[in-house]
Amino acid sequence: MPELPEVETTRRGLLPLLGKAVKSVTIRHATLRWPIPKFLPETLPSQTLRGLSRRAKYILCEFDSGTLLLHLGMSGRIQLLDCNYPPEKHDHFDIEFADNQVLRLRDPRRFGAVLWIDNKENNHTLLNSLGPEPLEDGFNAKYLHKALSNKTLAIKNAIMDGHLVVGVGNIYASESLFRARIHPETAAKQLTVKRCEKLVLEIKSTLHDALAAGGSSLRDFFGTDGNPGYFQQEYFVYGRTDKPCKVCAKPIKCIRLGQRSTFFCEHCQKQ
DNA sequence: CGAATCTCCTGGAGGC
DNA sequence: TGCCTCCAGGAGATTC
Repeated sequence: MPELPEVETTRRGLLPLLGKAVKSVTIRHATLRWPIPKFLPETLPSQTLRGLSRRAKYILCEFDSGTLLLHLGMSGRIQLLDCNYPPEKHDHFDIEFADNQVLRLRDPRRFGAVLWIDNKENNHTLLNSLGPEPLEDGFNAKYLHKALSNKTLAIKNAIMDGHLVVGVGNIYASESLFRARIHPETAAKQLTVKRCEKLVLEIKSTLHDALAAGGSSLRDFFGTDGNPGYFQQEYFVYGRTDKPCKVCAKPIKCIRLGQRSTFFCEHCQKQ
């Protein structure tokens, strides 16, 4: 389940492709979250990859005439392989480069996306209304407190809303709230500036830690051995229902919040 | 407008 | 061993 650190790790793994020209594009299964544009196999060959950036969980591949947007959904994964490496069942999309390396997208559940933004458009509706990046300075206590001031929903749902802040998925939402000692059902508007400060800090450090762990598993992530190489981060609460809290040893609780499993410690986290 | 719910999809786990 | 049911989850679309 790629969250922001996995997406950023994926982006970094693609950097060796910078400056290379596309030889061919193969679409095997076009129906992801949205259809993969049919014209890509026509228009992308001979274009050079000029830039690789990230916004939220989108990877932006800048080519000569536009930008390819990649999203991994929840089961998506990108590998760099030799073009002779045979595609498997859920390998839906390939970009083969002039040096015979292929960027291959695998996505069993097909929640991911491959989209195209023409140079003539200077934005994309998907990117227009996104909140600040969690690791950048724009995401701070003052911003968060103001953004939450009129929200009655649970804080956990609030921080998972990409309009408020991007890149905080279900795992890191529970983890960050535990680290900040905030009960996930706390009404968003009730958080004091002080608690917003703590939450911002813990969201940043949780993501930062995961990113640091991701750097070391880069080779696995892009390996050809089928090992997804996701982080083997030790979680405080995520997936630890009934197991002892690592701080107070009382059992971790699991509830449904916004249709999502939510893990927390009743004793350590207060409303 | 905010908030809650629905939806896409497949693999894996658990029950019988 | 096989079939059924349930669950996981990002985030836009839909409904209230």
